[in-house]
Amino acid sequence: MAPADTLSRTFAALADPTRRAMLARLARGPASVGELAEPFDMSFAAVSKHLRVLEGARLVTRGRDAQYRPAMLNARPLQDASAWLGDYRVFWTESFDALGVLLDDLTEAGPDDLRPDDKKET
Amino acid sequence: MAPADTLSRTFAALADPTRRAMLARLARGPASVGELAEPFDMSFAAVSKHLRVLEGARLVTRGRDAQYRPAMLNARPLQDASAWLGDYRVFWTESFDALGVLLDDLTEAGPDDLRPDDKKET
DNA sequence: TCAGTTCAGAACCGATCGGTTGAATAAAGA
DNA sequence: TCTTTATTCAACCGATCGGTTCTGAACTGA
Repeated sequence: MAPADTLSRTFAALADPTRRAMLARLARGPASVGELAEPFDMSFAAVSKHLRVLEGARLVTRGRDAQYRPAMLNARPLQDASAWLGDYRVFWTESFDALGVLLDDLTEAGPDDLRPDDKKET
Repeated sequence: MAPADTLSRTFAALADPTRRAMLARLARGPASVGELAEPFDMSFAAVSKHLRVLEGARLVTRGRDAQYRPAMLNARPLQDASAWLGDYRVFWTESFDALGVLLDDLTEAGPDDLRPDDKKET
């Protein structure tokens, strides 16, 4: 029912401010559902659902401590996401402006020029 | 209708393999919708919609060249996303294993121990 | 002017999402 | 055993998502 690839699930899990806040909380140490729910005007069940999304993305692992089911951060998927983004790092450093010039050229050129190969190195 | 914060929109836009593939294509230079659609078994309209999502996340900007509306990568939001992930970098380096030990402790401790402070430095 | 190409807009569809409520489960403690 | 606490499950809701098809607009070129 959720055949999405790992990276998609990671990004999808991060695409919600509530879940990001929960991760931020977990960065300070494990927490129970109640603790995680505390800052939010939201039912426990809703928090539990968010937690299950994070779990599905392997971003948190759960334990068991009496009635509590403490959640703990697992940053591995964040590393993978960061690595993916890293491939684009070059675009917000040197070549960024060069690429802008590229589009300017393009908007008054023909479609044959749509792929002008990388002239990044200048 | 889409009051989501910037980071959420960025991650949401990245949470789809089709859109990530489109960004990868755009990393090699601007492209028309037709060019972007070519690798996918999908209607132009669908690709156009994906493009609009990327546009909404400020990940691509559009130009105009005759009938063509070339799309071009804008990596700025990727930089912001990368910066957000960067805050967690520490969790997949030194302290990662220490944190694992932490949870082991926790699963047989009381909820009062749920926040055991960082013992990252071995 | 007319036809062809490229693209976007609108309406629609089933599936998923983020939330609710209310009942069920699991463990602790009296 | 019975109650309390912590959490999940199940059903439901409206909104959004990813895709379709059909229609129309923008632009080129004969």
